[in-house]
Amino acid sequence: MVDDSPQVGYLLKHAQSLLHARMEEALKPLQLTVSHYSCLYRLRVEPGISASALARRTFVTRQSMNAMLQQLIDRDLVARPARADSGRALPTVLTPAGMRALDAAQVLVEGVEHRMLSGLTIAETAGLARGLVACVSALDE
Amino acid sequence: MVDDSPQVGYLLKHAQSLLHARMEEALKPLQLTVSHYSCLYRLRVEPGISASALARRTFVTRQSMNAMLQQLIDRDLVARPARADSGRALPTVLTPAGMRALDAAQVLVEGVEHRMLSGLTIAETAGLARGLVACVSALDE
DNA sequence: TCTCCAATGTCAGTTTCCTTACAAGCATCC
DNA sequence: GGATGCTTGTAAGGAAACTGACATTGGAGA
Repeated sequence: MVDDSPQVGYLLKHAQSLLHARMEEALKPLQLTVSHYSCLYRLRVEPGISASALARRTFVTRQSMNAMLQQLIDRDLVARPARADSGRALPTVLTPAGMRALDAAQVLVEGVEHRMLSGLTIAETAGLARGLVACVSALDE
Repeated sequence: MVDDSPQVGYLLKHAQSLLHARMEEALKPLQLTVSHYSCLYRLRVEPGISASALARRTFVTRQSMNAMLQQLIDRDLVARPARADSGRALPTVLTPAGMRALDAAQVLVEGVEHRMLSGLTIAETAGLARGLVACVSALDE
């Protein structure tokens, strides 16, 4: 009774690995990595978020996120005040150039996602999403 | 119409990230990483496989795989001949100690997978697997 | 009020993985 | 037979991530 469910974990890894690779290829013309895109995307959903919170949403450490933010700041895609008005968190936001870059990136990424889901019906896609949510909830403790 | 399907990619990443973290925690007592486990697991499925092929199955480069194999060889969990009988590929196999370590690891990993799928019915789990297979096929070009 | 605690930003060091590159072996095609 | 191409193994260098540690800041509780 060794081979039971371990396939789902492997499938998860396989799908995620391929998705990441395809996104990386798609974003290459924009000089953006998948991590960069995730960062920009999240900054539009939650403008003014702290780097630490942004790191949690993107599944990296705050150290890695700060290094990545520094790159994006150098490229004028993201802005962050030098000092906080209150507390220690520095609210981070997209610059106009960052919004434009994100818009361009989003088109490419949605193309990849659409391709990934092209073999599934609307109902099956919804079922896949629900299944993944259930996995996340169960593992999130 | 910006927010459409990008959630599935994010969910995929979220689930995979949590699964990886939980597996890492579970395997820590055995002094094994998830990469180590994937390697051992695959070696039991395909004994005598080459390091390059093993790398492809595990979604890393062959350089990374060779580095990891060296660790496992040093710990006597894996064995590989110094020279190939034919061709250049060196057939890699599990040692008895490697099989025992894999057996112990498998119990822990299956516990994590079971937990991940605990909120889903048998039918829903099968549907999730089918959905992931469709994603892999569509992205595999 | 004072103390403790959690969260944030940051620095330093290490690990892991990838990219680039090259040599070796086998198969295929001319 | 000889050239070409594909796969494999290996080495060197760099990029990106993590872990551990510390100071700062605001809030919670005694």
